[in-house]
Amino acid sequence: MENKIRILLYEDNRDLREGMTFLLQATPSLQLVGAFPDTSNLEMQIPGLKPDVVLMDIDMPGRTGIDATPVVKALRPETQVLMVTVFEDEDRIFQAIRNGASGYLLKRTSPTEIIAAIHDVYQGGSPMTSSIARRVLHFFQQEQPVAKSKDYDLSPRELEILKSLVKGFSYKLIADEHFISIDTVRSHIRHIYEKLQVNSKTEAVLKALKEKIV
Amino acid sequence: MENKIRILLYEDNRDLREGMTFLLQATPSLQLVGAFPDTSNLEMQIPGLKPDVVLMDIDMPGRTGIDATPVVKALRPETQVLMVTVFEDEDRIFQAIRNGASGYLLKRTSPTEIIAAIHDVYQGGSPMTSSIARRVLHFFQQEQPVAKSKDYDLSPRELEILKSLVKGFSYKLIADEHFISIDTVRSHIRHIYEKLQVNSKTEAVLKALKEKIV
DNA sequence: AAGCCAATCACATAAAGAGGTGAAAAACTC
DNA sequence: GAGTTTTTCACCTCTTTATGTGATTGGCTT
Repeated sequence: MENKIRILLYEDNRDLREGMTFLLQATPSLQLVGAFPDTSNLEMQIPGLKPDVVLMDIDMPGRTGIDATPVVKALRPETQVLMVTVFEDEDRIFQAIRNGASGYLLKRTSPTEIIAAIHDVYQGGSPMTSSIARRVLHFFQQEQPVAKSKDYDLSPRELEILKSLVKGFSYKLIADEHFISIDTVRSHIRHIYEKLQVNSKTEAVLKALKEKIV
Repeated sequence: MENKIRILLYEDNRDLREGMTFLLQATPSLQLVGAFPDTSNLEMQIPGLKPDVVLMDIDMPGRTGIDATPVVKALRPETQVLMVTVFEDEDRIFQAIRNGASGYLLKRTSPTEIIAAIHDVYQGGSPMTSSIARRVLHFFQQEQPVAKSKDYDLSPRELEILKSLVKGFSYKLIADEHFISIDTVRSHIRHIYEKLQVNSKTEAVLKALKEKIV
């Protein structure tokens, strides 16, 4: 392997940072290009050091790893961010992922596994422990059982009009959009209201959104 | 270990089913309680066989593994469903997870890993390959970068009024709700419209929802 | 063929909402 | 303590929406 994976490390705990530094430097396939206790110079370091993989702690003084992650992805989208942290709560996991992290390891992960995870994330995987994965899946499953949204029996045309309502259009705009008269729009909307059991535009829009009719 | 993990297998391909059957029976910590080529008798088998873990193929004649999964979870929520399949597309992965699957393995996974995954899922983990995990993360990341929602600088009172708008209330109702006159409501709403740069109730509500201002 | 429903349009009235202008008391800021 | 913002209210005008009633056309069903 001629090209080493370029690693950048952010970790505020000195012992951990030095331990990781040692581990990474001892691995021939990796090249540690920097190790810092905070992300205050992130905007310089990412473009300058061009890391392939950033190991990011979450709890750091100043900007947290959660907040730093989207900045990394904005500065250099091809850089993979691997969270390495002690936090196992769904909230932080979720935020990190939403912000662009590609993997999530716990600090108690063994050195061997950390090295493996780095290769993994570099090759397009998303390493995470199966307990983290379970928490991630949890998010999807939390969302309402999706049940089949009640069928309000809207006609195709009515559905189109409803979609336009949800775009925030006025009657006039909807009429123009569909090349029909305002009175026709009114007529459709009357029927929609009856079927949805509402009596204002806002209620119809809210119901359409909440029940995913559109 | 006195209690073996009870396994139920659904797999339409005969060779694969028999191969898996052999593998599972050869593992002392597991007890195979059934192996079927389709899910037509799912409603009888789940309550009858009380599996701890169901290995579920996706592509089966009749009801697919995707459709069978929520039925399993409904019949016996404590049963863990592990998808074992050849499909790696985000759509199927997503559907399986939404329907309650707790893990997702590819058929090319080694026997050792499959056995490990069964124990893993039984103990509350969510085994999946890191490439599957990457696809799962992808869903989260597709959603808008969340950035910090723009600050429209609404005053506390304006925010309350906006919340009422989002409940679908009329001016009159909002006035009653907050013990203020309709004219005051109008006044607040005018300011809200200015700040949000909209000019109708529906637009305000949509913007509030979309940008998570409320 | 008769009947039903979807889609179109019209006219009319009443209620709700949008926009202009002004203003006063209270709270907050500098 | 002077100036700004927030919250409250009023009145007036115009537009948009909501609702009633009715009617025509074309497609689908029985």
